[in-house]
Amino acid sequence: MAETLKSLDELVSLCKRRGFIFQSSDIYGGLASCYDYGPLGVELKRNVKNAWWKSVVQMRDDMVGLDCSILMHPMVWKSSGHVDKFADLVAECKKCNTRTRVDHLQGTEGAETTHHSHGEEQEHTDLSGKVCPSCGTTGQFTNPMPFKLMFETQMGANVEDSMKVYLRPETAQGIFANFRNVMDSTRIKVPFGIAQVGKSFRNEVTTKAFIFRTREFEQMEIEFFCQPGTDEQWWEHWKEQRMQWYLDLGIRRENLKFRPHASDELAHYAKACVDIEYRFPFGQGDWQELEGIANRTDYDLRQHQRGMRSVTKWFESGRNTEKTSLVEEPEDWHKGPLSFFDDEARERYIPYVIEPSAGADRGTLAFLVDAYAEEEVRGEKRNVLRFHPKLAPIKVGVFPLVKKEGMPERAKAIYNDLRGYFSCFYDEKSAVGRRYRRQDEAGTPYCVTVDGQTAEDNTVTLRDRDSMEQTRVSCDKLLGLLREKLDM
RNA sequence: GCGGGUGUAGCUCAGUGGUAGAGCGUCACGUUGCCAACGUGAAUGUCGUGGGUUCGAAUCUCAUCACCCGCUCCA
Repeated sequence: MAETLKSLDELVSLCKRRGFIFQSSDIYGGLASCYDYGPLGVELKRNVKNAWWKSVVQMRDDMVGLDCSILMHPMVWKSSGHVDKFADLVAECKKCNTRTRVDHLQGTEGAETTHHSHGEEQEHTDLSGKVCPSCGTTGQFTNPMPFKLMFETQMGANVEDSMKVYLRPETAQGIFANFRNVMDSTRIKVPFGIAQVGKSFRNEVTTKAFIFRTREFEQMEIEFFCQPGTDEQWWEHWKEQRMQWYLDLGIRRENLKFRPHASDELAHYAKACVDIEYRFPFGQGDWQELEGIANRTDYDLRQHQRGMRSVTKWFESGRNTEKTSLVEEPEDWHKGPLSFFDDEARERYIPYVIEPSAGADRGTLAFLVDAYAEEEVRGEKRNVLRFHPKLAPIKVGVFPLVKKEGMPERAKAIYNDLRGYFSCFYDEKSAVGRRYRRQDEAGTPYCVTVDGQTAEDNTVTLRDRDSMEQTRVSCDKLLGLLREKLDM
């Protein structure tokens, strides 16, 4: 009987052995939390991203795509709240060496809360009355130290002129910053959404479990703009759509679930949020987030309207983003530059935003984990990755049964024909059974084998990865049949 | 960041102070006629990295890096 994955180690080993995923900078001993996608991995991950794009952009009338730069104007991150919220102060308890965010510490006397402000004076906050949530000791803290969750770099080669900029911690803000541009250039109308795939960077406190939580990661994000009041129904719509996407690509239903966020868990901008979780085989079979679907309300667009009007202040502060504060929102904010005039409703408003935000690396890992199976065939162990054909790095393996009697030539001709339509792999080395098993471990759904009979009647065998059954197929019908089976 | 564990060939691992090994995989040749076949041969090691102890270190020791498990953290 087929067995699924018990620990991540087996998968990590397979990923390295077969060229899916390598540790970054491996020859230098590795760099924490960074991973590289090898020849098979890059195909798999690209297939995941392409399947997402097809589902949310290509097949929909109400979606368009975008690809923003990773570096943006620093004020983008002031407006979004990341400059403040992503620079928390942390203090370490000298007793138990546990680090805790200063604004999470509770005092013994009174509940005087430390407010978010990030001047140097913060670092001398009196923590003598605070209690360590870990060991209960009072007042044994180090001085608060800033914990920068955004990656910083500088723009400009000349030190004098260079400016501090951030690597984006989410792709979402690039979408909000381009809301106007997309509206003005596409004739699209609310309700509509913008999709983007791209790298983001966060200095996570702890990284975790292979490519699950890394500091450099790739997101697949949608910001869907809708009329206030319709947001809840669109949130439901995307919940269902996104769950169905994972199911359609072959993830087992019992390994997927929704997890609604409790109200005290919601981000400052969110009205509602639900995670799509997958049961990963790390921890104790832990459920972990693949994607979050949040109702961001009109928070972001309103904040950017404030930010747009604060640029002069920023310049006057000497381009010091942390010391710039946003101007107040005017009375008529709903008519601002990022508002939308709804012809049908005859009103102007700031759209509400539903954000389905998925991790491309997490998704790829989930597809790998869910596809993994070990089974016994004739007393031998068979490792197979049962990828959905759309995700399989290689769609078709093409072999000559043996390396003689013109079989390699015929097989190569078929290979050269098929590779124009989908990624194929030609192999003539060692016994054919071994070649089948090699393709099983790469997750290749079909293998085509040229044999002695091919020369007589122009037929080949088509072997199915999952059933291991073979059928004879005429070469003339091969391409059509494969396109049908692979749905490509 | 804390505690525990691990690090030796591409992978899995043996080797506990004295000449670096096995299985699998890879490659070549032969054989082979549909599911990890067989024979012969071959290649592949900064023993994670750097210091120390020692006549001699994969082995002892210190530091460091990376990974795993558990805390902690996770707008």
